[in-house]
Amino acid sequence: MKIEQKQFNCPVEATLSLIGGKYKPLVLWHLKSQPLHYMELQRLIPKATPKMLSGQLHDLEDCGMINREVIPEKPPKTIYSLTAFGKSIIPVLNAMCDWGTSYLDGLDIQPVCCPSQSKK
Amino acid sequence: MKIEQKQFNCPVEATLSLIGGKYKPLVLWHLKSQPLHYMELQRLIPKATPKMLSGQLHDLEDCGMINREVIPEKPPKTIYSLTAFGKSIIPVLNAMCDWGTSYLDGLDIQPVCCPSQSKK
DNA sequence: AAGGGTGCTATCTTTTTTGAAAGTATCTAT
DNA sequence: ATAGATACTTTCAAAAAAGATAGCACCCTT
Repeated sequence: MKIEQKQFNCPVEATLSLIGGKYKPLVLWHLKSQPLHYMELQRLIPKATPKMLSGQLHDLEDCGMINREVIPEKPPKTIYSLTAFGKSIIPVLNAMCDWGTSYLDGLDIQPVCCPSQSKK
Repeated sequence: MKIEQKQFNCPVEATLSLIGGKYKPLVLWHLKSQPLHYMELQRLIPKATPKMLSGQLHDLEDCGMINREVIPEKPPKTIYSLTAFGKSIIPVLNAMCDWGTSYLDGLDIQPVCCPSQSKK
């Protein structure tokens, strides 16, 4: 279903409908610092199956948050990067990261990756 | 599954695991300004079925974000309110709301409710 | 020519989430 | 006595999301 046809009771819901997918925040998070190839993302997010990862990448591309560019090398590679629109959501990711970090701190849980990446 | 047993690759995921439910941001959003009765929430969120709404309220109560208090009136009422922990997530909701608002503005979509509630 | 790397897609199954509809218990107003 | 309000729960069904597994097409190296 296209976003234009959805009804939102709250802008928060619109935000979640774009970045609420299981691995989407993680993909955006990794792309925040630099563009990455498909296999690099796959290695950074090993729990995502290829189907899941490519599905999430398609969704993010369809909603204009990431660019997908094929580089015709010997084995052709694909590079994913944030668009300007994708970059615009970084403050939201930072807010979620900050809150999540202090929450996990209180539980004595360390996230597997992303150590305090919200600092600029 | 309890949150303590989950593994997060990113604090953002921890945040989403608590507030990512379909109506949870909306519930928190409504409770941000004042405590509400069950039926008030039901009227504010008509798309949620009773099962869904009470499920989301249970989840939020279980994770310590909202208080549930039964008031023994003639027809007994229940009042829901944010805990201190629940209030701590308001900045995240505000960031999501701000981003969602400008995103929907660009699409010429007006959310059904919550007009610019992120301002204090 | 056989195996490995890249970047996926296709199928099928399972799990999770959501929804629709009805039921329940108590009290009050008509 | 009947109907309505409050605050849910229960049961069954449907839909959506996620996972497992396999396959493919291309090129390169050995």
